[in-house]
Amino acid sequence: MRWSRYPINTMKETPAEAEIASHRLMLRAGLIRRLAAGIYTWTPFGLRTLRKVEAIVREEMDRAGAFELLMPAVQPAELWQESGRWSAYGPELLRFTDRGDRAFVIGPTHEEVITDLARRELQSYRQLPVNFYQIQTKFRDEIRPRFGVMRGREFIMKDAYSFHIDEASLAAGYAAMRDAYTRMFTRMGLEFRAVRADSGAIGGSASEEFQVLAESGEDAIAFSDGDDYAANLEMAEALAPAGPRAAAAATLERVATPDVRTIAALGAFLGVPAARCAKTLLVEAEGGGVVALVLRGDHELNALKAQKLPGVAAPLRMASAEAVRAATGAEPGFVGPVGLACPVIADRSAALLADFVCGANAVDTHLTGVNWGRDLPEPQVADLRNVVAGDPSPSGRGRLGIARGIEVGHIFQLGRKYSEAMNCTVLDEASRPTALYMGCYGIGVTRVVAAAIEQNHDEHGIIWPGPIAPFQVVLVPLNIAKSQRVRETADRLYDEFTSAGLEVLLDDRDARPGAKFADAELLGIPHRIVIGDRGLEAGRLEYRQRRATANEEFAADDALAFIRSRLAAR
RNA sequence: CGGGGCAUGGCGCAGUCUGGUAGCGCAUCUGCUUUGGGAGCAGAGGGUCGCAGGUUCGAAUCCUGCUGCCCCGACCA
Repeated sequence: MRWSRYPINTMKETPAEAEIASHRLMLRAGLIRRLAAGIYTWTPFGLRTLRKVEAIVREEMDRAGAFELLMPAVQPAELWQESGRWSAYGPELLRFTDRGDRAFVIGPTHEEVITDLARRELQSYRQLPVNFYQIQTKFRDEIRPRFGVMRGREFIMKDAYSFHIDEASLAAGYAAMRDAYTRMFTRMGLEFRAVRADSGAIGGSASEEFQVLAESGEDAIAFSDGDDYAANLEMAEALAPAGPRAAAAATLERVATPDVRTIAALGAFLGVPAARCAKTLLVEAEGGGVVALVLRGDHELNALKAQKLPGVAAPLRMASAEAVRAATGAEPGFVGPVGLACPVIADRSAALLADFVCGANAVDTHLTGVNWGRDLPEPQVADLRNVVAGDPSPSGRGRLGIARGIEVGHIFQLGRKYSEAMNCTVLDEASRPTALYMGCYGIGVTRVVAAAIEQNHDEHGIIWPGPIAPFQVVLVPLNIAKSQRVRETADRLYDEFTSAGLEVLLDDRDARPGAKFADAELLGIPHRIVIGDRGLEAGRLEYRQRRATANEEFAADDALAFIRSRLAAR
């Protein structure tokens, strides 16, 4: 591609709305342009990378034996009413009516449509297992779209749905998709982890997220340094500290703590570390009333774990200030587990505290030297907290570290939720109708592009991993207007490389060297060759890998062989 | 949903408080010079100042309404 004829506009200045690196760079390098909130045009340049991601996804899905199809973006409301999600999905589902006042949605996902197709097309267990996928535009009316295509409203997703006669077959199909995903993201040159996840609103049992590791990621993930255990932070189990509880040594005392309402203030006021304090959170109980959750002062409540406990209302809601007063007789800030009438559930770590500090259920008062079993009943014990870095891994090997990630893929074993709701059955070997087991497998294709940039950039611009780079090589001839020799060499290399099947961008603009270098770095093309009179005097050209900090010289006559060796190197 | 903020040329902004008919940088176009890290000079084009009302001799500026967009928050013991 000749730059002078290519419709690409780079920006020196950053549009005000862009907060994170990938969004900024995608705008500056001209990959995307905003049309409305969370809705973007992909320019020819940006589309090159998007298509590469799609191609890798397509190849690996095909290799795994899945069949590509294409479903409608617009779906009739009846299907959503049938599955129950018409009422369950909420305002993220964009609904509208046609001229005949019939209700439709723009699909945020396609379980209903594929299940409808499957119940019509699949009649026999002999047709199973089968996996259908599509690469298609979705729409989710996000409350707060942000970060460009990272969290857009309209986006491209690869979604796949598999159908099985039994759970064993589903597990095998799920494992095949897990392998396919691992191959895809590896081929794209991304650093990622497959992490255990909550299957959430979609339902079903087993579920893993594929997270591209990046500092700016929205999700926290916990991973072991001893094996390949990785889990979404909210899913990672916090084990009990090793060893028994220390024996009670202190006596119970009431201390005045005027206006000391937080763990931080309490620790400072009494000179006690947060890990020796117990914080007591009152949450709403199932069917009214409250439940007290007790955590160590240095730990955070995990809402997901808490709301799964019997007796605790789901979704988790903190008790109102009035409810706190009613249950404890004290203001929020002075709540403790001693003498409470409501159920008390302690985190595993909190249950091992001895001689601890907690609220006294009286304003401006705390208790010190508190001990379970002596000063109050032994509590019900549960895993209630988020893991922290350094915790032992639930896998039993190694310790946990916390990293941030961007969710680019999610695979689920759905089970029979949709097939039962929508009567999707086949005849089994005994000629009996049986509901199918389903798996679903998504990849945010547009988000992958943003995540790749988020993980691979520097202060100058994008650094594309080779397999998804829009071009492999950028040729930068200098002083093109004056130097015929430079011009001819550049044209020769361009023709030679292009004929050899390389994707080459030739910067044939009559621009100054600084501008060309800056643009080449902004665009992030992995391999750069500079053609200048200075080097050509000696028959030499300059090469620089986008991540490198120094130039490498090579003979102009061996250009093709040279660049091939560098392309093969990574 | 709650709170805050912003809408002025393609992009980034000033001008609004204190009303007088719109300006700066980048980008774009023309010419000359320049060519190894975002060039210089000279010139040019491009804006019904988000929309609708109102006040006024006069509104980007003041008032009212609307729309769009951005940011923050949704664990406190």
